[in-house]
Amino acid sequence: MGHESCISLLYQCRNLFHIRQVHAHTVVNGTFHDLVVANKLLYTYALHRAMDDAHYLFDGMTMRDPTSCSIMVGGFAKLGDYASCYAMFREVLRRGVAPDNYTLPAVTRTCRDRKDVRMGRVIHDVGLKHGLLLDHFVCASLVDMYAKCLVVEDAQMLFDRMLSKDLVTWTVMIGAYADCNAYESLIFFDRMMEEGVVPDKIAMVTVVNACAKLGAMHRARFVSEYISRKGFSLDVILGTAMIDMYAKCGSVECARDVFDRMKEKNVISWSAMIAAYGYHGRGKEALDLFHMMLSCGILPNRVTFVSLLYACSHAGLIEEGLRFFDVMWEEHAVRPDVKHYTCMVDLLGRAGRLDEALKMIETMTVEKDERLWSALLGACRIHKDMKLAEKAASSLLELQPQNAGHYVLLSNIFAKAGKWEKVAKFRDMMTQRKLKKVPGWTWIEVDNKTYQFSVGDRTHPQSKEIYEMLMSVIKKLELAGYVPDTDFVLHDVEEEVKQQMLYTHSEKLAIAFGLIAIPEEDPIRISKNLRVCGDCHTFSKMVSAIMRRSIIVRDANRFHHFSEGTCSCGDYW
DNA sequence: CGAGTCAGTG
Repeated sequence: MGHESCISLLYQCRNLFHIRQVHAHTVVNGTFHDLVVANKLLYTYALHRAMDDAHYLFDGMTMRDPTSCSIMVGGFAKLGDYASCYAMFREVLRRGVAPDNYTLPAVTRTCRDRKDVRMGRVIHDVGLKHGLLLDHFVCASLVDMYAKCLVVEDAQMLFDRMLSKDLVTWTVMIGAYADCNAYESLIFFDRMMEEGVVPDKIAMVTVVNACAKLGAMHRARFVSEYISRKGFSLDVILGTAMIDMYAKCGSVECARDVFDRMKEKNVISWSAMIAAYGYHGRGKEALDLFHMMLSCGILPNRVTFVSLLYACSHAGLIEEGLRFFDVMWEEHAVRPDVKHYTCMVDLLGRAGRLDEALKMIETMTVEKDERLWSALLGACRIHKDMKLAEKAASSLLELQPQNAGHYVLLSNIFAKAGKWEKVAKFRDMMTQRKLKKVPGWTWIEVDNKTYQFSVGDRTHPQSKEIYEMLMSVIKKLELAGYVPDTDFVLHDVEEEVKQQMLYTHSEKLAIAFGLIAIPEEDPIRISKNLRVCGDCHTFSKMVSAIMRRSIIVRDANRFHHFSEGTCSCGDYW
């Protein structure tokens, strides 16, 4: 049996037993000492995830080349055996075997999976020393590693230096920006198209994801149009991504349309649609869909129940939520985790059943996180329970002392109750800990362009008209009884100045611009990076009534549909 | 003899 026949036998191996048989053969007839044969054996073991066998073989090999090492490193990486992967790589370096353009991507993969940017930089360095950074795959894998570790600047730097940028690497970059700056991500997509790189389905899924993150409806429509024009089939992954995109761009109807058109749906698709109904405040539809899902024989998982309980809580379906919480473990074998408890605290809290919410927190056995305490705090804010709020606050700040948003929320809550000494305390803590309020931004799309506003913004070319419109709207609102709620302004300034700042919150500016620039029959769609402030919420409700406009706001947590003076969130958010 | 990119929650 020569090399060729050994290798062709290895191609035909269907299970571990076969490989071991061929292995034994090669030992008997001596072809085992042929590096090509040995490597193919190694590779076949790795392919069948039999890294123990591979390791045994590797240890017994009299000769090894960089390929043998790459197969080992890559095999452990794919198996998720991080320690062995790193150990093997270190051994390669120690023995003086020069890593090649296949070894580095193999170990970089592990750095990516573990988000181990420190080791990633070591690999980067090794690549530099061995002159491997010019290799396309080495570079591409490092870009991917930096991207997944959220070190976008470094990913970008390497990407810029790549001689040829292929579709996969463009996709990695688009995906990286989707996670940290969705706006930039779509600009990347545009650049890719301009350079004549034709996207495939995976690239489109990534772009769809970026649209979802940005919440930009005109981009969503453009991207869907492109997808259907190019004839991409609506498979589970693309379809699910599109459900999410439309829902997060503010249209549950479009999301549902995609959902209905999908031939194959899995638990992720169903959960995405249930979640969509949830954050749009359409609890009943979420429940209906859940029951339809069960009758289709799809098994709900943890995420499904988070989405479902969240839907109940945002629609005020208290009893239904409590029942689902009970049956999720008893009937569906899904054990409640901290996210489910958070939904329940939110649900009970909304109903004013703060004692039960607290009891649930006290008796739960899973580890508590900051979101759980935030949910309790939110309930305290609505029902003005300052005693419980202090308890929630101390747990919250213990868990996340560096999160500026918590201090702002706490100051707002205590300001609302007139507890000024507490407000001062939280503000002092913020200053002491050198924490800065995250600046609030609001986006609005007009004529396929995105405009961004910050508080008191005057950078918009039509700034003058926007402020005139805002002032005239405020006058109308005041005649109808609108009183600005200055408790939401956390600044040490005179009442009049406070009011001025409140009047120019980014959200109000965006709405004013929407009133000027968006046709009356269309809704005004805006997105925010923070939660809606109480005064802007009141303002939006009144504008929807007095100006007879529908306003759809996506905030950091959920959607608010303002129409005829009411909001879909029922004033609880 | 071997390599990289995609979907749902809080």
